Amino acid sequence: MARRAERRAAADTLTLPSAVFAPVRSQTAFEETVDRLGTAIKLGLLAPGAQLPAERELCARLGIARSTLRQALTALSQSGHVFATRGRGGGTFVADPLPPTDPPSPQMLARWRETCDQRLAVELGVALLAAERAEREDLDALDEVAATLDATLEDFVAYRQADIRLHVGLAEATRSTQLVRAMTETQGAMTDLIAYIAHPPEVLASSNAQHRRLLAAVRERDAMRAVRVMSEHLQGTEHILAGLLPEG
Amino acid sequence: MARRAERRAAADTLTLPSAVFAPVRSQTAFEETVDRLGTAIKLGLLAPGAQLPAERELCARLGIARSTLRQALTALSQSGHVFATRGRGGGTFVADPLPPTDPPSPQMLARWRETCDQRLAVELGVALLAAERAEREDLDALDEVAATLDATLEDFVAYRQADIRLHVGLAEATRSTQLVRAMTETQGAMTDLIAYIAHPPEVLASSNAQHRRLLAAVRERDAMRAVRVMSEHLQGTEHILAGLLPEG
DNA sequence: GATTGAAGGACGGGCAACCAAACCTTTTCC
DNA sequence: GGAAAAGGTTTGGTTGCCCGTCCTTCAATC
Repeated sequence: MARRAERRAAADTLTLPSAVFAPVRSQTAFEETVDRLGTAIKLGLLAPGAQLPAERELCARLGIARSTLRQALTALSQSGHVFATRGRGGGTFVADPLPPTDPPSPQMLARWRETCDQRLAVELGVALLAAERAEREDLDALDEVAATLDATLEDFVAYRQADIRLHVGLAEATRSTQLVRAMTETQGAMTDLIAYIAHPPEVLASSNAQHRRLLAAVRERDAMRAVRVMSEHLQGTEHILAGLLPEG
Repeated sequence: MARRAERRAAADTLTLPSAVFAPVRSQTAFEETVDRLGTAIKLGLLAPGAQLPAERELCARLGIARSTLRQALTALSQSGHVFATRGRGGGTFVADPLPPTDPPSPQMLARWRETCDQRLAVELGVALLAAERAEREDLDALDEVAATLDATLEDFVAYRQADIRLHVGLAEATRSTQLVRAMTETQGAMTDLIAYIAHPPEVLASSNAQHRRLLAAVRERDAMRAVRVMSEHLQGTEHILAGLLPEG
């Protein structure tokens, strides 16, 4: 039939991005909860020893049933990230010390470049928007974090934790909850990647110098300079990874 | 007990991003499929009259059961976006003409700034990475799209469709499937926002001039210039929206 | 020292989403 | 006229998730 041929022809007028038919795999509420809480703990956003909200309150905030939340907490407790005490005045607490982080999985390593690309986008957007919207109080707090960073050049674990606070803090300064969430997500992924890489104090010092230049540019509301400094900052880590990891 | 007090104190050493305890709502596979296919159709990535892969193949590609896919196709068929013909040589086809797009929902309009922020991040990342990685063939194809744009200044619907092809095409040039997906997603959201806004030919002409400057910067591998041009390009639409929509 | 209240812990019923595997119907092509 | 290829239908089972209820523990309080 003629109409059939017409239709088939119309299909070929465009090249279709393969992403349209890519697998659709939705995480379960349980998985997402473990991921969110676990990442927050690993990133130090939930400090060791900190108390989580009560189960009955937390499940309401997360919008899930208590049994689902308990599944997640059980998983986190079995992996040693949290522990619970019963009775009045009890609760669920972040473990102290934290369990050793497990090495990055092969598929994580295989997709490291995608992770960096994702991070690049988030950080560039944050840099530009922070330059437009950050309040003075935000920046003052971030300056203090930068000072902390200079004081922890010898201790990579502590440095990395403050580093995360700085980047997440800058995202918060954009007043975009979506960007904050994206930032914590990518920082979690990045932490997995760089945990096992040596970072000599000199490298950390120059990295923090970039932080300071970044904050200065944001303070002066020079968006493009902030973006440029940020991109240089990220390329540092990316080059290190490119040298150590297989092509991805 | 003393240890209890210690623990509680430890909880307050950091300000916790509220995003950590934000609701976790996972879309169902059905919803996500409708969204993906529907967006691809609305954006013109699946051209009117185009044939979708056979159900048995498509559900395999999407990683879902056939019954779930059929739910989604039924929804899209009821909304008039696709239609199906039976028998050998039959199949599921994108409707032609497409049904009229429905006006943006109130909550969509309320979150327009978050949408723009998201888009900003994606587009800046794409601009920078495209400048690093785009091949000459990619750019030649995109130049042709820009020519199409110049030829459709009088017809906003056609212009917008080519506009999407340009932005998505640039994302494809980064070789990051994640960024392509993020780009189609945000373009879908943006389309809902700007569909009902008048775009005089002069505005479209200057917008496409920015496209050309962007492509030129990418071709010369001048990443920062590409980022700057892109940010100016986006601020154009953002200012228009800011003038027409309530504060968000 | 008894009481109480706030916390974690455990169980079962029920619903909705999803999957798997068939089988049916229509249409075209050989 | 039959084989093949497509959408359409049915059935049954599994899992994730929610909701409600009750139990257990134990610091705080009286």
